[in-house]
Amino acid sequence: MKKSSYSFPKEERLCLKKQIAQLFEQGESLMSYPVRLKYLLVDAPEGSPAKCLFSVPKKLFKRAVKRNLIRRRLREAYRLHKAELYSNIPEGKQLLIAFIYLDNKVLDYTSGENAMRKAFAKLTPQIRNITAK
RNA sequence: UCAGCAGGCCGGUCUGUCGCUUAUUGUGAAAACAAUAGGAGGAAAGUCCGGACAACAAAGAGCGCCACACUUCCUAACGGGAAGAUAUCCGCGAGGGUAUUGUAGUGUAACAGAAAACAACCGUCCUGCGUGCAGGAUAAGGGUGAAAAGGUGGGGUAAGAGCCCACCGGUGCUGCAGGCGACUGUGGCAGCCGUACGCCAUGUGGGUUGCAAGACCAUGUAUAUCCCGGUUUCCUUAGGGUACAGGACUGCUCGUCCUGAUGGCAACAGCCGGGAAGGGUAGGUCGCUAAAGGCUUUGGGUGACCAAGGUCUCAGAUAAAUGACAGGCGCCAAACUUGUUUGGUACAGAAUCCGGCUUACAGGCUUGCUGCUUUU
RNA sequence: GGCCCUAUAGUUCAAGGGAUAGAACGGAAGUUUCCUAAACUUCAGAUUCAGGUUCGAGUCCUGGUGGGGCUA
Repeated sequence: MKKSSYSFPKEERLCLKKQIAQLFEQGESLMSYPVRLKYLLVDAPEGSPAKCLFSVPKKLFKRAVKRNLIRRRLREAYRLHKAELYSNIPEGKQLLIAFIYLDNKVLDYTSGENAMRKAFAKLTPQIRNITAK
């Protein structure tokens, strides 16, 4: 890593419309309360090991302030803990992840952090399975 | 002091760690890295009005549709704002809400009630006789209703009535005074006068769509569809007028223009050019933020606002940054140990940009004014 | 982001500003039957919310809330 492992530049974010459509059509799901994950492993010789996006449905929170707050907290939790995920992703592959918030209450940072740890713990064996095939 | 009315303003702050984004500078071939500076609001919201800007459309006339409607002013513009006018309702009051074009025409007013506007059910009075009915006169009195035919007093009459008179209220015309004006005050004349809501009429304004507008670059499939023109082959008289249909202006009508088929009549294939429709792409750059800009001083105006001078540059993201965590301070509430603990700290997040309106909002500051009751 | 539409019983729809907001299906109770179905009788159940206009709003006007659509 050229930069500090806690940075979160644009190339680690999922922002191409094509890739998002691919992720939601072909990706697999995983629950880790209060978020739901959607993930897909694709071939990518260059670039960052993972790309992710965070989503809070408008149906749960009508006000944009609350949606922004949750999305920012989730992003911080991902940014500070992504190193433990990156070590498990093999060379030449790229992981696309979408985090979708499910609760209808605004939860604090620590519960988001716990959810993130739990999600990574669940995700690593799944990645091994896929790569083994 | 307390309660209240009208207006204006603010709406947390500091430190540390790790991040995001824009600009500039430096290093570097580039990717990138480093430093410095900036990085949500009074409503950024609802998308309700008005503009700027952009694309498309546009010979014109009439009608329709939508919005607005007292006066003077402000403004780029407005359905917004300021200062007023009149009427009415609420409040003790400071004040607040609503309405306002119309001497034309026309409609409706459930139930109840005699009657909802060319009004006789009861009543009152007159006449007739068969003495309780018929014919008339009459809006003074009467239960109903949201609303009942100007009000009070006098004259008058068979009984009554703007039938007549005086005063008052209102309407129309008009003289004088004040005001830029709506209008106000006051005098004269006239006709004697209901209320509410519509339709309708009059005047003014409105082309449509919206930055996902639009411009450029990149990526990229197929000439498989349709039309027109030219040319080659084959077939075939050619050109014009009239009516019909469709389309555009346009929501409708007229009108204008264009096209089509019919008017005796076309067909097939290849190539070239143009157009339509369809398919594909979903990346980037511009638009994009220096503006009807902010702050401030002076002057003008009752005010909205305007003029002149000075000074400043103040978000530009694009699956979308402006943050997360920890601690301190401030503010509010409760508890008691009276200076500690515990809890809370609003509404809410730019998406092309401005001017308004509306709605949400913990708490606080400030200017002017009011007070029936209450305290000093 | 921009531009629009809409809201009536549990569901699908009605209702010229004027009695208690109507109909169908569904629900509940009863009659009939040995029991069920069918049939018949009865009942319950609604104008998205807050203001305003009006004597009187489901309807007219204003604002909020919810639901839905279109747009490269």
